[in-house]
Amino acid sequence: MSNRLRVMTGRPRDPAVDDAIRMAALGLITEQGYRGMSMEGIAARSGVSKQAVYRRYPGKGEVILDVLTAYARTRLPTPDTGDLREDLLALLEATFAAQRGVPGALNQALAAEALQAPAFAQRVNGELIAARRDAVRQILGRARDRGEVTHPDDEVLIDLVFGPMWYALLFDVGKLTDAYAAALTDAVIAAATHQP
Amino acid sequence: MSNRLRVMTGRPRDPAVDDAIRMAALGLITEQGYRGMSMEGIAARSGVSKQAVYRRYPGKGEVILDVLTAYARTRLPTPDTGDLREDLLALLEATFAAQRGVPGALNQALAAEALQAPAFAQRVNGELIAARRDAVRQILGRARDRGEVTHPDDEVLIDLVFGPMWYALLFDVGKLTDAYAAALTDAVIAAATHQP
Amino acid sequence: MSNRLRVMTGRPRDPAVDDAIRMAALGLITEQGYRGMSMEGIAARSGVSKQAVYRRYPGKGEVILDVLTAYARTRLPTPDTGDLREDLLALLEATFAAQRGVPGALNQALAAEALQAPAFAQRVNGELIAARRDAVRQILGRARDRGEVTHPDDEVLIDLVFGPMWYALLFDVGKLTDAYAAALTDAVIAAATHQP
Amino acid sequence: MSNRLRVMTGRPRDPAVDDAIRMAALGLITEQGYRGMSMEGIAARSGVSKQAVYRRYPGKGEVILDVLTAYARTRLPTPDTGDLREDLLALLEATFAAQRGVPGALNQALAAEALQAPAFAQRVNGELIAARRDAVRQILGRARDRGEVTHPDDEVLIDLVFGPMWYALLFDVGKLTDAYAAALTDAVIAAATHQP
DNA sequence: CCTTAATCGAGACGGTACGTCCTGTCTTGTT
DNA sequence: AACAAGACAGGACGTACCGTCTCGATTAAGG
Repeated sequence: MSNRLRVMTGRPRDPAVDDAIRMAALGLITEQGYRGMSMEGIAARSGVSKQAVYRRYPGKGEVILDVLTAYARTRLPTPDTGDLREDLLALLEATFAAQRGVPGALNQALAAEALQAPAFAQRVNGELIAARRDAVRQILGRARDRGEVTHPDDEVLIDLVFGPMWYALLFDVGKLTDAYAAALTDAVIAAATHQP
Repeated sequence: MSNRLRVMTGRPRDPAVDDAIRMAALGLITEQGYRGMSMEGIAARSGVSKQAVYRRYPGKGEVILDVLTAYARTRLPTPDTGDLREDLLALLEATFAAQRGVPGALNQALAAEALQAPAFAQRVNGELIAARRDAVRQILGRARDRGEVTHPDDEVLIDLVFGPMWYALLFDVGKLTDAYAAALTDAVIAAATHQP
Repeated sequence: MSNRLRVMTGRPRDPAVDDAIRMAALGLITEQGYRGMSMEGIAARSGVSKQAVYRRYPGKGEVILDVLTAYARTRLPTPDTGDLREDLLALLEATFAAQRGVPGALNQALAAEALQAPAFAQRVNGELIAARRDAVRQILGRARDRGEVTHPDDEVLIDLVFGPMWYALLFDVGKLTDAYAAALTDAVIAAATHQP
Repeated sequence: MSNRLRVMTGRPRDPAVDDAIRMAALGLITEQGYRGMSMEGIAARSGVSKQAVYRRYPGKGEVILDVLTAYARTRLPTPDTGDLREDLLALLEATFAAQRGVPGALNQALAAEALQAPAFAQRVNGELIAARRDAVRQILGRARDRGEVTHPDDEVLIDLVFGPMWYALLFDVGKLTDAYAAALTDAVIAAATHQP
């Protein structure tokens, strides 16, 4: 039968190439920022051909997205302590701590790319942003079940959680400290519990 | 005093050129987005030489910043109704309404540029962002004088006001409606007035 | 041996591009002169990217040199009639005839470039001028063997042959006729055979 | 009467500006060659406005021509010793000696300019080249009167005198020595006196 | 063993934009 | 008028990436 599922044939992709690309991209972004990260540069730095890069990713955005995903694969804890404040605080502290490091630079690059390609922005929304929002939504959901949350709309509360972070990333202000995480936690809880 | 102001000499700049540049830039951004806005394109569209553009602006970012400033010069009302909710709601509705139009595209372009040049991000912070934050700070200050605000830190509250907006601009979600302005207003007020 | 020839790799250059560049350059020089010949113009006229041009030639001079070389590849006859006068006359008539046509314009462009870049002047000397001088040197050598030439220094005689030609090309005087070739031949022979 | 000769009115030209321009041009050419000599650069180096330069000269070529003329104003001896060889030798030695110095660089610049603007080449021909040729023509004329010259055409002989010099200037070879002047003198005399 | 097919490094290719330099003209206020 | 200063349109420079394309050389799996 010719209608079979296309069987993988030919030379298989070299996983070492995958790694080299990701490492080169990561290096460029962290050292030189989004401006210094070019497909050309990634290929040169990794000793890989441009074709090998384009075979894997349609553009810069996808590279960043992949690197970020690979980088944060094991992370993303959804704390469940039975206390809304504690849960939120843990999540925010972990998230903000990350933004102070490499993932912060990656998120900035991601945003830069998203702003230049609406279609890519949608992809990021679906694959990355949605997952992060889910984490908060679960925390809020459990608190709501316990009767702690009275605010009718989770989405607004989630915006309160992540909005300030992107704001800070955008204009490169170093405000994403633990103290700020605490202050923001309090603000979100106030909004969640004292709704008229 | 030897530190006198540099005396104007030579042929004065042609204001018509200023306008042509701003209009061309505005047109390109609104029609084609940040990607479609190039120094080259601005010069071509405005019928101005590249030199004339570079004489005025060191880069794309400064053009956007100037266009945005010129565009919003007369706006920026700081409502003072004697009621915190009304003041905040008016500001947020006006701000969000703008983001649904041309200034939204300009802000996106501004963000794209800021993400690629930290130094430029600082300039934007000082010249544009600070002014917007001041408007909110005044509203909060008056409410605080009236005893309505108990939250100790204005800055966090201001982050709550603008964070979600940039978040929405970044990933191109069309949530900046009047209803959203109302919901956000309530959330900010809750945080401002119900601090433990 | 480690000094092996660099192995050819990557996509090979497209000979059609080579031709397109040469033809465009030739067209521009003959139609508009050296002033009208720009790297930009060559790329535009040939429908080739600027990179493709710069990949092949570091500057305008090399383009001209290559075009001239390609143009005159098959020419360059070294007449050997057994008679000094006849040999010289044939060479000078052929050479001057060429200067009245396309190679004249090319030589003028070459000179313009050489005058602006001493390093390039040296290259031209080695690759082009030397070959032309060799042709005359052979003619003189044979005549010397026959005892016709008494002048001790070929180089001076060769200068007499080509000097006036460049002089004419420089100031665009149309004196490079067959009659002039004859007169110059006589002068050179007089110098070659009547040395005190 | 309105048909009077236009009377010079307004502020007179500042001779110091004339000098500054010439000195700046001279400096640029000798230090950086024709490539490094721009109208812009002359104005900057002389502390004069571009307008002041363009008021005096329509283009680079005229500046060079003027500088060269001013530089060589007092020179140009036409030796008259009663002996053809001595006259020619004196002229050639003086001329070649000059080409080894600043006038050599100026002549090269002049040639570069002439090659790019045929109209300018004609001017140079009429104002500068013609004068130099006249000097030789006089020497030859006197010798012809004394019966020493049998060659029917002075112009060819003059070409023999100056052709090799331009040839040498073109390709930047340092052959314009006193010895070369002597050799060339002999060659010219041979051509002038042994015509079949 | 030997095709088949996808991979690999290398680098050419048409484009587009960058930011700079120079040309020749013009427009100010000052001398 | 001439002058210093400098704006202006235009054009070319040489470089950097983009995303696509051709090469020859590997590298498996399937016949």
